[in-house]
Amino acid sequence: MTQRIGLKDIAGTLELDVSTVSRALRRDPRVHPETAQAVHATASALGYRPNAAARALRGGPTGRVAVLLSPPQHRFASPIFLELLSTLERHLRDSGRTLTVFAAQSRDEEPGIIRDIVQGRLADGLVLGRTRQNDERVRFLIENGFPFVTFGRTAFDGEHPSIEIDYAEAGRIAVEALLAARPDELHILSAPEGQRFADNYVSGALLAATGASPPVVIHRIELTEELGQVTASAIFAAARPAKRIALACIQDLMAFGAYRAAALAGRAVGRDTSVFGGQDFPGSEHAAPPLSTFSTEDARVAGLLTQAMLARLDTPDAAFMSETIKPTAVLRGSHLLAR
Amino acid sequence: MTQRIGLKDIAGTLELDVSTVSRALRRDPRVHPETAQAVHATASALGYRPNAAARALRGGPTGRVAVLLSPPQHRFASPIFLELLSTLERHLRDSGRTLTVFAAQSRDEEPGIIRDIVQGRLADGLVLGRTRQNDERVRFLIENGFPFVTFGRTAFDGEHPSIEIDYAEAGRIAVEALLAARPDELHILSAPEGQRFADNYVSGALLAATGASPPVVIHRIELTEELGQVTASAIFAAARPAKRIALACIQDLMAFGAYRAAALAGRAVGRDTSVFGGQDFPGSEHAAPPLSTFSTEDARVAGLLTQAMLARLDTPDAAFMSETIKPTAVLRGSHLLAR
DNA sequence: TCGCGGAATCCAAACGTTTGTATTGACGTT
DNA sequence: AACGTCAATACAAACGTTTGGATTCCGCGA
Repeated sequence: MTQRIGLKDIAGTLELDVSTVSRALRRDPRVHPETAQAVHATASALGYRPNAAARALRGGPTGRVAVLLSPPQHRFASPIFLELLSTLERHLRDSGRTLTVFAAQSRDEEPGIIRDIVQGRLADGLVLGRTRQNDERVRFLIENGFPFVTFGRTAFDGEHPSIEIDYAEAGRIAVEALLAARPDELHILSAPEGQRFADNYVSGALLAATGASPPVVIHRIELTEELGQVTASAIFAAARPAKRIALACIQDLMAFGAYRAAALAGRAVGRDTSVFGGQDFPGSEHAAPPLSTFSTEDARVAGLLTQAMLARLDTPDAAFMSETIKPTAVLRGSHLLAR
Repeated sequence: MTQRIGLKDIAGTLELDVSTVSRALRRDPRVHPETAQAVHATASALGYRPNAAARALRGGPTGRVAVLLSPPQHRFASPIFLELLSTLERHLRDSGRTLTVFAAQSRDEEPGIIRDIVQGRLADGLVLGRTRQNDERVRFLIENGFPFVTFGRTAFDGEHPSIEIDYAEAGRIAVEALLAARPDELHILSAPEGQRFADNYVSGALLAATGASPPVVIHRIELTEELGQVTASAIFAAARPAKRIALACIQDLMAFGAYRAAALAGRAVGRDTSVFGGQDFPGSEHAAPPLSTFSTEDARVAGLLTQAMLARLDTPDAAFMSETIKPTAVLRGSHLLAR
């Protein structure tokens, strides 16, 4: 069993005091360059790794960065999250830090978890998704001066770094594509109200639908295949069979549900029903018909979030990073209707 | 700024010593039942949360459990991993612990990361995926007496808990379904050699293919859509167009690649080409034709892994948990050939 | 009346860092 | 030669918890 090396061991071999060693390692100008040099040498020779617990206790950084997974992000495998976790972890490890994951099971749980993280010093920083316009979580973090980065903007923009996918643009892309086929009804299936990305999707979609458009209906549902199916079924049941129905789904999973509902209702996507998805899941290209969707460059988004978090931690005085990524249309055919 | 509550605060209001409070909270029989009662009351009234750093420093457990994501698990969103992370996190939090994620970027990185975890006391336990028969990582962990659970058995079975998906059964399911349509060639697309699940898949597939069978070819490739496509393209190019080709893919992503290759090669899945996938990705049901695959009850697997890890940590003397989950066939049509 | 056992509680040290302050010693100034 | 300055380092306290051992106080038996 290899013994753990501490400051004491370095100090022992060099006949110095731990405090000197500590300062040397943190590049305190008060230690003689030569001494510092020696300390660094023996530290790496002995394989010294700072004790995170002791640091945290003392009030220093914990060397940990937290990611809070919001429900139902964890119920399905949205392609971006493992990408984010992986990218973030790699860079954290490069800077001697560690990645901690928290997964709220419901929205109610989140404030408690965040309080624990902040007050319990469970991490030095936090990556927060699913923002709301007036996000209490964000307010709390700002009030407590806790470093964090959001995935999605908030009303507190300018007071924290954020990376956002332009969901208004996504809504526009979907609706424009769908309207080109001249449907009789347009339905927008978005996530529950209050969530920034979902609200933006709706407003972008509505904006694109203004003017000489068919009637538009907004549906706010959780992001699951199941609910996509249920909702689409209700839509189909309420319409005359001859009606040409267009569905703008904020996410491919929902669109898959709509596919299933269409099959059950004797409808056919591409003929009397058109569907637009979102996020470009792995199977969407091969769906029947191939699912039109938008794509969001997961790797780039993950990279930006990571960069924003590290910048926030390493150079606290720097300006807050803030980027918006535009989704790109992936037109595959499911947005079309037979003439 | 809410102040953090510590033992001191409880001790203060009750006019007790912190040590008594500490013992009371840990249900030490030495404290008077009445006192203990009062301590618990004020503790929850004040919202006391133990300081993990202090505990860890004291030499106790770190309160952290690590998950090591092996490449390329993180390059695509295999549905099971977020499920695992989420389930694990919930139970860890219930027991006052925290989840730490490590993501190796390549297999070479793994031993170093594991060494850090073990020797740096970065966690109390580890969940390890992608086992090999004679896994050096597992050997190292056993030698160092570090608690861990594997996803997939090893040659050291009996010396550590493990949860396994029966990939031999999965291979059997795929090949049996494919052979029923009497293809002229059978190809097995599995992950690189050495990985337990991939080897099991191949052996199960081969076993099911013994006897009056068409020629069988094994392909060992990484689990990506890209490589599935490349491999399938090569297979198609090498065969006469009239040949009826069956592809057993260990995972749906690969199968998607095969779909694409078939389209490019002027073949049609369900006519002259049959495909079987694995893991039942969200879009597979809606593929054209619907992808036959096997399904693995992600939630149950995640639950068992979690349970095994917690058992290992909380009751170190208990027998090691060891479970095998059988995949179930999901026959949707892509495994068929036109007569 | 004294001492003893035991229950309940308190005291103090320890974990590995960080950091404010004290100490040392060399050097330059007067 | 005495003194102040400054660089370099040492000392010690603190973070919140756990735990071995000391202390207090009670009732009881001798």
